[in-house]
Amino acid sequence: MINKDPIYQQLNNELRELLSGDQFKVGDKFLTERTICDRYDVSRTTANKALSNLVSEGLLKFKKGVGTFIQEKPEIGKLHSITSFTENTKRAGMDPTSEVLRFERIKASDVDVIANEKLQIDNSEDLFRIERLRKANGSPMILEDRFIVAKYCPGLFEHSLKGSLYAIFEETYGLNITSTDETIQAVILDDYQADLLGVESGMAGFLVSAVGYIDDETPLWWETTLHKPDGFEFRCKVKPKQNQQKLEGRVLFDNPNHK
Amino acid sequence: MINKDPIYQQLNNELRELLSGDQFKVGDKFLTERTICDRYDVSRTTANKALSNLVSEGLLKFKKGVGTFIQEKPEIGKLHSITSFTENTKRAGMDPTSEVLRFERIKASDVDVIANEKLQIDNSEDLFRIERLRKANGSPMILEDRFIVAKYCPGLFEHSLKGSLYAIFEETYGLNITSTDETIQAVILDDYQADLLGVESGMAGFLVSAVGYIDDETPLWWETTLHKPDGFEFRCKVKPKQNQQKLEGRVLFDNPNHK
DNA sequence: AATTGTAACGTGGCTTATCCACCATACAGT
DNA sequence: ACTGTATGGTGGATAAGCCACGTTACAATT
Repeated sequence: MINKDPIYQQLNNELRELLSGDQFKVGDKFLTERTICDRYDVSRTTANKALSNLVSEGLLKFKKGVGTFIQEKPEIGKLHSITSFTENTKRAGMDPTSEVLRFERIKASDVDVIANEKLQIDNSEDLFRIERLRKANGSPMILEDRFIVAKYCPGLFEHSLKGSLYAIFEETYGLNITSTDETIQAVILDDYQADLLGVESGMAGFLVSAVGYIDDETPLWWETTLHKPDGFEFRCKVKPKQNQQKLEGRVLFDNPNHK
Repeated sequence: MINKDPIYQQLNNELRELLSGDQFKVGDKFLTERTICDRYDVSRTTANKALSNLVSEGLLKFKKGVGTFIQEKPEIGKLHSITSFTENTKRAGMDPTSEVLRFERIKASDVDVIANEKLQIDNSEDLFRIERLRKANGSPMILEDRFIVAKYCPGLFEHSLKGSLYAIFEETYGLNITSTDETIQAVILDDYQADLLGVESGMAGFLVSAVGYIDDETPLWWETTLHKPDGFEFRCKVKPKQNQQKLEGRVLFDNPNHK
């Protein structure tokens, strides 16, 4: 199938993917305009245009007479503001595991009205419900609960859910995940939650609720993730003059900062 | 003084400012390449390059044969992920006020070591400390505490602090504010905080700590803002394929969502 | 008067060519 | 070993030309 996007936008995407791979790291010199001309068979003007787009996104920095340098690695495919639990835990030298507390097919009429609102469905729809407790070295860190519109992925029960749920959506069902919309709240854990996360009742943790969309506006899933108190924080860097924000939520393992 | 940035980057900035003003709204048709050529005396290639940068930032959308349309208004000058309390409160039809609890000049040796770490100063430095309680219609919503490195704005005591502190930094002292770096935590309010915010002890609220920088890497201020429980939330929209995130923290006045 | 078709114009897309200024490197001369 | 200069590689900017797409205006037909 012929891609109808302009060539420079296709080039943008290819360059972002190249950037996000293992071949380059921050500080490295990236491809030059002329190298891109040769490799992708485009004009210098088109190559420069694509590169300058990545410069304005804050990923690259032009140095005239020297080259193009990597300022920041893009995180293509990163669906949430929260860094992947699995990769973050491994990076901390710990073993990430998941305990599936619940995996069932239910009717929309059986769940909270808020889930149906978020998913824009009526009571007759079927949903999958998946509840998991995420652990690092056996210690509970995150309690997550997810409702997925069953009609978009009918055979989901046949999957083990060991790997990435999103990879299953995209690769097995061909779903085009386009965005997520998260709400972040500070809440007090109730007894059930505190018990599962192995903390005392009454502590404060982050509750992140999110809708995931396919094809721009169609809700596919609704999830809530509750983080262990003192086990999580958000960092946000804002550059007002470049209209740039970068938010990162990450699990904390040794509680370096106490208030 | 001559601006040494490339012409297309200066043009980027001017177009972002034009976009963020009152002249255009989302959905409107923006300037064409050829209009920009005429108005700013640049080549078509340079005009197209600048526009395509704003397209890749998600602000504009090109439609070949039709024109260039506004997809999103930039928020230039917005220093934090949090929407301005003053404008948010007014937008909700309420009256925003501030009670200054403390405004004093102190030695760095007299404050928590963490403030000195964040500000990268030693104990002999002078700081201004400003503590305020922000209210909507008289009801406390935010408790904020700020330390400012005195040497960059020596006469700060002479200002009323009724207006924007950041406007004073930039207009009166000529400081070049370049970024902020925030940490967001979920905390339990202590008795002092709960009392000031008019809630019971033991409730969960957001604690946002931030360093503000001038000239890229020099810390100017360190602040902590504690939000009234149930009186605040963050929303974040993520588009993984375009490497885009949009975070907005906002004060809630009528607690529409309860967990 | 309504409909249809076509030409013209305005829009962004892309290429080629040229020349520029900046920076790093290599080499020659001292 | 140091300095100066030439060269090559880098991004910056412009001009010109042509393309495809979409809209609009106008003429022809019914």
